[in-house]
Amino acid sequence: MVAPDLLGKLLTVERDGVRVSGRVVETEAYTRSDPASHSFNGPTARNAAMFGLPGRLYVYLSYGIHCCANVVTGSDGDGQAVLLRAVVPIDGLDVIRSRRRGRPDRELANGPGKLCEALGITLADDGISVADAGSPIRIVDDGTAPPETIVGARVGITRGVDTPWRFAALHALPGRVDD
DNA sequence: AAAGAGATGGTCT
DNA sequence: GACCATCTCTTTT
Repeated sequence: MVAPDLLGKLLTVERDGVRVSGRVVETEAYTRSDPASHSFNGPTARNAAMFGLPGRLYVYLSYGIHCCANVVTGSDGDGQAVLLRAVVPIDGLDVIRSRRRGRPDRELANGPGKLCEALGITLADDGISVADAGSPIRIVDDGTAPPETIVGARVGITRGVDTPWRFAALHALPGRVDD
């Protein structure tokens, strides 16, 4: 599983009988040999999940305020993951709107922090599987065709800026993916 | 439409 | 003590 493969998949969160979901339209790849990656300096308490089994979630606190969610894509010990940067809401739009009150629909989940708030992903979800059928958070292939994809530079980093590992669904552009 | 700045806290040096 | 894989609000063109 690599970063572009996640585009078009459904990210579902089901808790307390409430189901919300969104289609993944933007991702970024991070690897061990990449100076922009949390795994670049080796395993720590924070990034432990990133060095764990593939198909699990690595969730961290960004700028002291927001959660950002990654899907671990490397083998056990690799330190490789894909940041989920944006989704288009599919299920539970009413719940998502109430969590993101006051924002227009296009800004409900068009960023890594917004995505987590919209879908209810928190630090408590660090390390859980998105592949197991019993998991509250899942990445589902619902048969939707993979979107046409554009590739570009990653966002919000100061090192590794020349590595074009940002992937976005063409149909989600323009201006709906970024801020 | 674009640019700037503050919020806010864990992690690592 | 510096540095962020961000977001939102305010100010300026």
